[in-house]
Parts: sequence; C-alpha cells; structure tokens
Amino acid sequence: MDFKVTHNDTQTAARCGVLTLERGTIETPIFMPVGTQATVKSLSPKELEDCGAQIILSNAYHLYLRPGLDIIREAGGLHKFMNWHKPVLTDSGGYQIFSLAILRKIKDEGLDFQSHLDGSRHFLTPEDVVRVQLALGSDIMMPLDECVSYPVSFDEAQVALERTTLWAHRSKKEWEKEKKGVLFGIVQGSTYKDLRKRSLEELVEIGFPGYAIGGLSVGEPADLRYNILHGTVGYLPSTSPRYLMGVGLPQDILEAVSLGVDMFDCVVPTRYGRNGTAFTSRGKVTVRNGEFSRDQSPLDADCSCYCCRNFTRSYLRHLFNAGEILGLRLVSYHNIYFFLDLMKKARQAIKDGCFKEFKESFAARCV
RNA sequence: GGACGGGUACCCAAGUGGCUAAAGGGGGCAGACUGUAAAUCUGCUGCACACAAGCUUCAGAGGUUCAAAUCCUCUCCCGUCCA
Repeated sequence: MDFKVTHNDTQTAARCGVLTLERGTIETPIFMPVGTQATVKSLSPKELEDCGAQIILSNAYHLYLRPGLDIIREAGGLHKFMNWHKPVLTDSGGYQIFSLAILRKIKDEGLDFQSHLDGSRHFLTPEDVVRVQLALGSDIMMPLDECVSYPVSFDEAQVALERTTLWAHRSKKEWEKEKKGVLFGIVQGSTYKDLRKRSLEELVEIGFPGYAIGGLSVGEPADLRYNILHGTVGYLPSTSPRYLMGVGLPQDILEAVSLGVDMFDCVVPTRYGRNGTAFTSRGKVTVRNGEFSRDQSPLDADCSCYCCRNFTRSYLRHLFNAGEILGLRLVSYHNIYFFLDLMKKARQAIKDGCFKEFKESFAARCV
C-alpha cells in the first residue's frame, strides 16, 4: 500500500491524497459504500461503478456467519464471489459488538456471542477475525475493536480502549504471518479527549499503515463529536490515511474532511434510499411525501445520475407508495451517486483552494 | 310481493346498553434512520384547538332508558334466496 498526500488546503486541514492498493487506486477524500453482506443493498457492481465507487466496505462478522468462509473460499474469495474487483475494506465486527450488545459477552481473550441469525454460540478472538478477513481476501482489514455506546463512563471507555489496543496488537501479530492486504488501527476512547489521545498514541507505537476513528456517531451530540474529532485527527500521522468509521451525513463528512479525514463509510445513502429519503444539493427530499405527487422535476436538478436524468419525483413517489422495488433501487442509486459526486467535488475544491467556501455553501443550501 | 342478512369514520371491518370519538387492517399524512439483525421503525388520521375543556358522529326520523352504534317503531338503501 502506498499513500501520498497531493494537496493540502490552506484554510482548513482538508487534504487530497492518492491511496494505492493492489486492486486499485483511490483518490481521497473518499466515501465507501457499505456492502455488509457482500452486496451494497439493491445495487449491482456495475451500478456501483457507474456511480463512481472506487472501494466498498463489507463485513467479516456477517460473512463469517453467512454464507461462511468455506463457501467464499470455494468461490475464489470475496471479490470473485460478489463480482467486485476493486478494493474492499472489511469491517471486523467491532460495530456488531455495539449494535448486537444483548447477544454477546466481551472478554480480553475475545468475543463470546450468539448469532443474530440462528442463536448459535460462537467465540471469536482478534486473531480469528484477522484470519477471516485474510480468507475473504480483503484489501483493507479492520481489527476487532470495542465500540462503546454513548454515554459511557470514563472507566468503561478506558477498559474498552485498553482492550482495543490489546486486540490491535494481537491482530497485527496475526496479520504479519501472511502480510496480505493491509491492516488499519482503530482509535477508541469515546468522548474523552485524554483517552482518544492515549488510544492513538498506543496504536501509532504499534504502527499501522492507516488509522481509523471509531466509536463516533453513536448518539453523542454533533458539537461534542466535532470537538473529539478536532482533538484526534490532528494527532494522527499526516502521512497515513485517516478513516472516520460510520460517518455519515453529507454535512458530517464535509466537516470531517475539513479536519483532515480521508476516508468515510456509512449506511446512510443506501438505508435512506430504501426508506424513501434522497439527498440532494438542496437538502433531503422525502420522496414519499404528498407534496411530490405531481412534481415533474428530477430528485436533484443539479445531479446527472441515471435516476435524475430519467425519472421524476412524481414517478419515484408513486413507486414508493406502490411498494415497487424499483423505487428503492433508484433512490439508493441516486444517493450513492450523490455521495460519491460530493466527494469528487470536495476533492476538486481542495485542489482549487476553495474547500472552506464549498463546505459552507453546501451547508447553507441544505438548511 | 315474501323470507332472511346487512347499512359503523376515506375504504374494509370489529363492537350488540355505561370502561366508546368508537378495536383491527388498508389507505392517507408526517417523522426517524450515521463501521446495516432495517425495502425498517415511530407518530398522527371526526371537527375545533398550543393544551384542556368543548362540539358533532355509527343510513334517516322518532321513541324507551339515569345512560343508546348497541333495545323498540317507522322510513330509505344494499345483498342473497323464494314467488
């Protein structure tokens, strides 16, 4: 893996870079569509490419449970299995520790959990999780981490942080046995700046080619989130890619870009798309709402995606109201296109030295 | 002409004396969603209202009762069957 920062914004900490992986080159800042179950829900790989996707995210925890590693190995790895040949970043299942909390017990040794699919019992160590991702053929692997909810006490956040560091260490040792793909580190520490700083220092000491910030956008207020980000991003090595996990809404992303974050992923464009909300250059559009029943304009007049070039809001609303599958596909497609296009425009703005204005005018238009 | 069975809110439909402005669906209207247990979830849906009183409802009219969507009488309408 190679990462080069090519442009630094003068007014903010935003930067442009080029991340080179075996399966492709990625321009940063980048948004990675989420394809948890080896599919970005409702979209084909071709559609993703048409939207401009350079890398997508998938999930080791989910794929381990279903279809299982044997099946993916037999298929020749995750890329062949799902017919996506550009880079894939796989999440470890750390987030599932958070979201499926009732089904698991965390110990230093690893994660004791029940499958959300059939209730079967499993035990996964950080080493197991690295091996799962190696078997998948992941391009960027994430170590198992402990993502705590908000709010959480300092002591609890500290315990989770220590475990995350311990697991990062063990994950790296396991990865070094094969040295395929790359393994990032994940900064935890909840909303405590001291813990965040400690977490990233410990990770940097272990040494990773890229660093992720986890455990944000889990219910904390936005200003607190920016505060923590502000106190974290700048301390990460400027020569490594910085990845803010699970974020976010367009405004959240632009804000984080201005602080120097390079990579993002979020379920928002696809989930909102399936639930009938489109992102546009003038804010959110709830496609289902009655006001659009006779609206003959596209979702976003400034968008040149397939959906906006060919379909009206009136038609999309009808598809949602009628429960037709095409509606959710088209809006998911548009949203992915919109997010990727936003990142493209953000990169251009950074290169042109006008990112601050770009971010501010976007926020102003989206009120 | 006769015999049954029905008419409940936008639609379907429960309710057969008080706890009913009225179950449950559907439809409609809005909101939520951030490393996906989500094509999901939540709220509202007689009028008025910021709320609370309040007002008007269960085909229509009249009656019984302290109290009626619910009981009685008549009228109108719908369905099935018989002539």
